[in-house]
Amino acid sequence: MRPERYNFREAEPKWQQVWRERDTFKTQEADARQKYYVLEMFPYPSGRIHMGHVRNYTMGDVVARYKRARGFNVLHPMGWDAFGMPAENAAMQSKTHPAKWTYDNIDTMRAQLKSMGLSLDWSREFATCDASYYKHQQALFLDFLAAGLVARKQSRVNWDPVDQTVLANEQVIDGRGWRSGAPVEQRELTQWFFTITKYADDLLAALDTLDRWPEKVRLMQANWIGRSEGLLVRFALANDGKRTNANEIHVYTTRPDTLFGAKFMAISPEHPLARELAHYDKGLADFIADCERRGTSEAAVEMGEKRGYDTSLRAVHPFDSNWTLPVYVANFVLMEYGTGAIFGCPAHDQRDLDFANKYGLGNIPVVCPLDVEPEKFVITDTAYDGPGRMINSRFLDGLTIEEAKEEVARRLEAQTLGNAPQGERKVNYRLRDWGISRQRYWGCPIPVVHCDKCGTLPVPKDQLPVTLPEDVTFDRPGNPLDHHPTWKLVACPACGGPATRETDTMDTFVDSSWYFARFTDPWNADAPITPPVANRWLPVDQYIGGIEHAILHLLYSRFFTRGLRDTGHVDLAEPFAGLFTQGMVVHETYRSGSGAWLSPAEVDVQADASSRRAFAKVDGAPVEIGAIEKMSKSRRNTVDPDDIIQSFGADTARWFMLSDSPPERDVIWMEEGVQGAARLVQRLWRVVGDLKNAALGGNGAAGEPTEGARVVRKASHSALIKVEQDFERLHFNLAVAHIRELTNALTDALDEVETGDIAADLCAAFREAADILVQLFAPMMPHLAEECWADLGHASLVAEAPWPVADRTLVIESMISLPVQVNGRKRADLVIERDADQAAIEAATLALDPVQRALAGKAPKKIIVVPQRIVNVVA
RNA sequence: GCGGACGUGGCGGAACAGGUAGACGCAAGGGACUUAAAAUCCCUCGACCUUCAAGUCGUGCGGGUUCGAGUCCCGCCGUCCGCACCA
Repeated sequence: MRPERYNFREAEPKWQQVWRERDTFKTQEADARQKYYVLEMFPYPSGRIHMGHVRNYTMGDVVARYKRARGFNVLHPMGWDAFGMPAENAAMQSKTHPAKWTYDNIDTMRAQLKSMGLSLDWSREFATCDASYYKHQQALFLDFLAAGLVARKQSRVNWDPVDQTVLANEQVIDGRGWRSGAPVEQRELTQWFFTITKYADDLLAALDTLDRWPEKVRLMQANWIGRSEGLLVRFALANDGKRTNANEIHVYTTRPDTLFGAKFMAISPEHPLARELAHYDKGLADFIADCERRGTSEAAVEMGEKRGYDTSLRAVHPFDSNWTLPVYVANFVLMEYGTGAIFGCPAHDQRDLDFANKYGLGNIPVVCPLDVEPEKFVITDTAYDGPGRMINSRFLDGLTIEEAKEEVARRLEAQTLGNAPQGERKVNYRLRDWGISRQRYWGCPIPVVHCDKCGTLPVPKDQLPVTLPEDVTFDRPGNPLDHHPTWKLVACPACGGPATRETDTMDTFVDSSWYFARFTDPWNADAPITPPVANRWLPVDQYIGGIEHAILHLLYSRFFTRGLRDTGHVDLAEPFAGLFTQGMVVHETYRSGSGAWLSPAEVDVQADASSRRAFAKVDGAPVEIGAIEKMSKSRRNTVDPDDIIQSFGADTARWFMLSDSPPERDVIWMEEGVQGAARLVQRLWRVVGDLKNAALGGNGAAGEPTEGARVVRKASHSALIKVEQDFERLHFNLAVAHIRELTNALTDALDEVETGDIAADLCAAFREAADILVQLFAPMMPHLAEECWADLGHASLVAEAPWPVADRTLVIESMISLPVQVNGRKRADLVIERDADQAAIEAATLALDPVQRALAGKAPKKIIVVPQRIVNVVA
């Protein structure tokens, strides 16, 4: 007996169990069908899943289920990005061991994900904190080390004072740690780096091949890599060498054309020459100290005033030995970029102009706009950086900027200073090497040993994994591995003498830089990756995750995959062929009269024709409705996925997640919207039942084809065509709309018939429509779909059913309706034979009343007929 | 400052490649069924004018191209995002 209402509380666990028992989503290696690898960015096990996870994994699941139906051998795995600071914070606060905290969270979140009915192959699950995972990561590190992709070097690094660890440049957002939010300090430390800069050019160039990535992400990566072409110029110092051993300053410039506009030289306060001079010059030492005190982050934020200190050194102009330039130490010159030294051309660089004006250095315009007379071209407060012709530049005069750049490069390459060319063309990058050392416990230990005699040595592979000690304490700041009494004491692998382990652990972004490859064969105990298997599955065909990883994780993974290729683990460079970045889940915020944030569960919202008001559930007091913001604990505008699934079911939650906004944009979570989705679940259940009954209620006589059957079949198949296209393009919101359109059309068709007296072909059309409808929504609402599918009498699962084949001939009408415009304004619809010729269409158009009215007796000048589209009468 | 995206009803959003603007939904208003509620169903829903029929205006603003512009071009305004003293 078919119940009137669909009971998700019974159906959802039931079908989840059926899928599990039948291993429906377990990927078989021995499967000749074309592969399709769909992956969502795996979660950090923070405690409970949030709505962002629901959105992310629902999208991936729709793709996985759709592709499975389309006949692909789909790989859709799940795991845990399980190392990281929060576990240590929890350990410090609640005396729980990070491992226990993490694995408990994983258990909770796994159960939550399972309640969503995701079509995942759980047999491949792993956590990056499993020794069986990080063991292989250590092996990869050693391979990278051997291949020259790892460097240990001293440098200025970003130090997060809250998390007590170093951060990579990519992990500093607006001068603050990406996780702690604390202002980052600079420290000089010896650290491990992946030499990502070795691939800078390739990482940039290959962005062009990623045609299934969002343009925005490719652009962000290109900007981050920051390639520029310029000239390295060596300036001789004119001094007698009394105060310094240096006799040259090296400058990187992208504007060698402006060399005759030079008015000064400036070096960074961190420049070795500045440091050296400071030994003899108290004023300079104070100046440098002052620059340091103000710090990079503060300076970056307030765009501080440009300040300099005249060293009284002079640098010789490369094209005129009698022309010398003052050498300043200036706070706006960055040691990290280029050579840490510049020549200042005030006329054509705003920063240089500000500086020159402040210190009275003057300026020489050397590029004159084409519409200005050179004699009248004067620069005062605004530098000119547009196009023009060279002036005041001796042999460059009259040339374009590009010609002048080339001429200067050519001459300086030919000219020598000392024994070497004075100029050298150079490509420069903004990208810097990826610092992976973290002074934390809960991460993958870096498998090296420091020996006083033998230096820094890799741990032999047969001694892997270097496991984390379990008996650690978190009672004081700093790295618990450092504090451990015995863990770091080890025999040197070379001489056998006393040595110490490296106590830094790897950045957790290393863990997530190859997990997608491990998923292809997570059972291999001997090697991180099984090349033939990985090469068969990779690249990931569709990767889905948040835009916040546009640079971080996605750039690191692209680098790491190149490293894997160059160390023989895989055959490809680009791990993700298709990338989709989904928007956030946002929600209204609510504040009580006292200014306290209220959660959506504590508020009643009422609306009438003109306004929307909220009241506190507890006392009915009015509540202010605030801005719509990203769900966050601090604003209390979160909704718990468990509650939603409990109250409405997983299918409803999944459907609403996909229905309201385009997937790349933020979606506003609204109680009313969820109700609407829940209503649809019941409506679909009813409609499928009605279609089934109507199909059984025929009058039995096979006769002439009926118009009703034609209409129903057309609706089903055109919906099928549209939804197919929507899924292919990940336009889930449109798929939702098109499924609802079909539902409306089928409801209308059912309203027009009397059960028991339905033509045989219409019965068949209803029966077919029921199957198609269920299959269309199955990827989004899989439990309801299975329930309907079984109710329709199928013995198999809809999750295993092949996608229906659309009959495109059904969509073509013999009569079509053309919109008719007069002077571009729509006046009428013309219903005419599909293949009517121009003359027939023109005649029929002019015969229409609204057209006659609009023409008001005038003769039309021209009639434009766009076949199958539109008619426009020009009066 | 540089780079990019976007701007459509009360709201979220449709409109493939210049061709019927507002699909689909949410909210709202009116009605049916019911003792009542829930559930369900029907009608209205860009603005103006209007009994109807019809008409006028309308995709941030101002121009332009075109038979025809939400879509293309030029110039503004606004919002959001990324980078930010990058030589």
